[in-house]
Amino acid sequence: MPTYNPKVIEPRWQRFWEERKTFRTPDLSAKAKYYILDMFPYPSGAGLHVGHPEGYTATDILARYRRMRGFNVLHPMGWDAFGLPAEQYAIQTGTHPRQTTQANINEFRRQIRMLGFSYDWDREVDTTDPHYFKWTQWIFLVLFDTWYDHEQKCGRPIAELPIPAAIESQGSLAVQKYQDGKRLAYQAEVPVNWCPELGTVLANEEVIDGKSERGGHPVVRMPLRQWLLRITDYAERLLDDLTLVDWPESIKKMQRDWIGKSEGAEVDFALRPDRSMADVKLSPDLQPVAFNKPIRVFTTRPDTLFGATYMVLAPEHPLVKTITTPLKREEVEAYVVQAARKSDLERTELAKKKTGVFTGAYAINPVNQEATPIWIADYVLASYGTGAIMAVPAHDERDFEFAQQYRLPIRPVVLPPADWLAKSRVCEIVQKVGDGTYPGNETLAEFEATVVSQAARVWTQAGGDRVRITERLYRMHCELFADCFVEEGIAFNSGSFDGLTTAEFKTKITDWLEEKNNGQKKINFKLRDWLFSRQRYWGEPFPILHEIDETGKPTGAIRALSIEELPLILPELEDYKPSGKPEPPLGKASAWVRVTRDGKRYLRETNTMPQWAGSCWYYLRYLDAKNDKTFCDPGKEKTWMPVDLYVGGAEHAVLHLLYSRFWHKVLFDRGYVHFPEPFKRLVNQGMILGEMEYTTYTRQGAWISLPEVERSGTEGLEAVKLTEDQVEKKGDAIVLKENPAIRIDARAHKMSKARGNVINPDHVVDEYGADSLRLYEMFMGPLEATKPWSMRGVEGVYRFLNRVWRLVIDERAEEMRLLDTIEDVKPDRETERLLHHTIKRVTDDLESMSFNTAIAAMMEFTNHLTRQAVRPRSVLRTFVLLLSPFAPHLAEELWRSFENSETLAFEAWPTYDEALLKADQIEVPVQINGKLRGKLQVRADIDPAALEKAALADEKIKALLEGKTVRKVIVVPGKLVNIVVA
RNA sequence: GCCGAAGUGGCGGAAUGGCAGACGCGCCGGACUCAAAAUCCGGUCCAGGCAACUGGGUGUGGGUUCAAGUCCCACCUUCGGCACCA
Repeated sequence: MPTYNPKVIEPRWQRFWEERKTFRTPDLSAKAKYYILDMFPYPSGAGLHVGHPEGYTATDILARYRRMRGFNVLHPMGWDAFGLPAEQYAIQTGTHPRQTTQANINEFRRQIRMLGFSYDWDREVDTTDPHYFKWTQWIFLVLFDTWYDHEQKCGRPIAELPIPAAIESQGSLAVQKYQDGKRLAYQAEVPVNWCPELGTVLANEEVIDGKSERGGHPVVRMPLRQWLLRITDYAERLLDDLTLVDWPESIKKMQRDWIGKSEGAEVDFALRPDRSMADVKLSPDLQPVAFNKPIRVFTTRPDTLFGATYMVLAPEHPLVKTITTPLKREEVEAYVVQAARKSDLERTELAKKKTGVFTGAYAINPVNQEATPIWIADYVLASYGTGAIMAVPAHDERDFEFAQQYRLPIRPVVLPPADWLAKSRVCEIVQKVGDGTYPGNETLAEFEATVVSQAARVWTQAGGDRVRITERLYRMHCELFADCFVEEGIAFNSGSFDGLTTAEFKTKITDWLEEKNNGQKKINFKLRDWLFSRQRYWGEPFPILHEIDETGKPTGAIRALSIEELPLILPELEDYKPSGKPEPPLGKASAWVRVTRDGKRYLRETNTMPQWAGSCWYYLRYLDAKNDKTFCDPGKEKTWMPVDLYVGGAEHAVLHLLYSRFWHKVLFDRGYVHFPEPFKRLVNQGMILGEMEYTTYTRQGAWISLPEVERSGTEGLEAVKLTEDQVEKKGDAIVLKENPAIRIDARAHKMSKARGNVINPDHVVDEYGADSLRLYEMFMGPLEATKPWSMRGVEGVYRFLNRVWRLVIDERAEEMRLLDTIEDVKPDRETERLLHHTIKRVTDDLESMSFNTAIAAMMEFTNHLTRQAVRPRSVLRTFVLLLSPFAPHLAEELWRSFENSETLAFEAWPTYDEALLKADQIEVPVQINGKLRGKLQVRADIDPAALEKAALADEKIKALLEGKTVRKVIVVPGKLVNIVVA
């Protein structure tokens, strides 16, 4: 019985494609190129997850579709295989990460192949393969060999870096150090979260309350020598070139925000020497301070300089120690220590209330020579700008909050526009006072009383105009306004600058500062240089040597390996256990670490690269995956780049995509790639959640309704899972059927092992086949949306595929053969019209990546065909081609049953005839005042005048129009008639 | 707190400003069967009515328009991202 059996036909076609290399992509082709790329997976031990095939299916459908449209399609797959889990497994079991990784890759490859994707497997890459990471190391050397020329806005070879004469004269070591300081890959001491217990450095988000997220071990912040990449040099271009790519606006915005460009000025505040000097004299143990060194602040609002009432330094600011007066020393030091103990997260997220300490020192505001008290507070970050700010509490939320906390003066210098003033609570009170509707004094709060009495004083001066009264109150008592005004306005209290708009003021004051040598224009970025080294084993080793002297001490000189020495392969280790010291495990490979070159002794760099490294450039290696001479042949690069469509999860919106773009730009500057951006178009697939879950809670067997659970938490409650038919919808709440007073929680959750709601693709394929899995993943909803899984939905598309099968194949026959109802006849008018309509819908939907509606269109057409007694062969042939990108195994099987060709993969995509799309007769709705009142059967080509006449002549409409005046008739040809009556 | 996306039947979701709910799931009824499964046919937004039909309906409240799920304003909820960046 030739029933639809995916278990038989799917492996058969997969074998066919593999053996014939159906999807091998030629590098040379007369066809137009199309590079369609998936974000390659990290092959975890858990195996494929149904989230992976979502994007892979979408790209595969498009790849197959493009091939049929005559494109030379590049569609590759590979493995992002370095990573921590394999290493942790090695620590526990002693199994080499390579083994674990290989096993995981094999499993992932098996699972991906079982889904019938049309990848060119000859191009497979694996980031842990020395043939691959040789070139990752090589790109690192390119970064190492590049400095950024800010004048030409271009990365250039280090040999072209101009060396100042003063350096030159100090000899070659000085020159080398100067160059090292300019390279895109450089070393620096940076504070990291070190967890001795786990023997590793942790990312900020892995540290909670100063303890490791896993295990709760103490974490210390300590400076460590690290490799960094100077991505900040490229900040401006990473920002600007976003205009060159077709990405979702939301992702572009996230990247822009991450880069965080802000324009403003740096301003120097001189220290006031007087009182502190006196203090210094009083305590002989203290060294006198260099008071000629000013405090430099960064501000985006130099126009508010006259409103600066205090200054704040970050606790880590280098001047804190020197400026603090002896009287304040103890308090300040305690605060600094306390701040240092807090992790970055604690300092931001948890610190709702601002804290700070006065240093006792004052600085001089350059615009008005006012003495300004200097505080330290951890709401100012050492890592941004200059680590110091001028505080303008009247026009900055944070300063406003801090000033209120410590009762510091608030001086307004920017007058808000009238509408802002009019919306304020103060204006409301003024209004009431004016209207005489304000209640008696006894009910007034202190603030209201102040407003009322102050308003009275300026009432006549302002001519009774309420907004002007409010304005006067703002000038005198801006602290009465609950909201701090942070937008642009007109300057006042600002000496000769009064009356200027914010924009004018900024330009003028910046010029003035520059003239007086007190500051200059400055652009700052939030983006930090990229911390590129990890103290791990399972990563790419750095191709770098550190020179040591006779005593074994580093001289500070570093040397890059030559390309002939690449790849630098990881040494074998006995054990991968952490040493308890912040030293990378590679340090244990003593024979590997010690190297002699040209009579000099070196130690190898023992840090390894982060997981991002391999994924930063894999899309280039696919173009020339087996080349041992270069990372990618320039001709091939020119042929294929940029990537036409890149599909992957939104979790990579910032880091991966930003890092890749950065590397690509460096390669571009150095002439290795021809286009400044790697990914022309980007689409993010949404997350797939687990099946819908209905949960209620009980306490000692008694149901607890959801609102109560939300109020008091789940402490002491027992969660009970319910089935779909135990619950029902009541209003907009889901309640328990047996007790509708109990509201329950109904939602789909993220799939996770812990929750036990993970769907395994193997099981789905085993039960329904790969075509059903593919089709269901696409039918669930829009690609970009987050959507819950439903096994019943899989069954639905499985039934559809069965229906398609039975449309063609005679299930009652002994052999595979076509149904007798399939004949070589011309389709009837309606079938032909529907076929062309379906071709149009599927084609349009593929172009817009609306896979769900394309499938719906094919289902509709199938439903039509099922009802037909005779099925023209030509129609089925075309339909199978339409279906083939979605359900390729089934389509190939059916294709073979009525065509001689071996595969349909390169058949021409069906086209439609516009003329055949139109029906002869159409139904046109007739509305009266926008309400549907009747329907008209008319010829499709009816002209508007005739349509209007027909509508007015309709019996039903005529009856409804009885005694009414027709004001207007709107006729939308072929669409509707709307009669407007009085 | 800020930014972004989204709120449509019992569920997933469709609808260039023009008939809301395509398609699928589920459910109800029927055919086939000794029976069941599978399959096929019909029905299925809500309320009223035997029915033809009538009224209401796209998170809430306003507005624009001959016409609003769609456009504008305000708000509510959910999800995702960011987190004192001066």
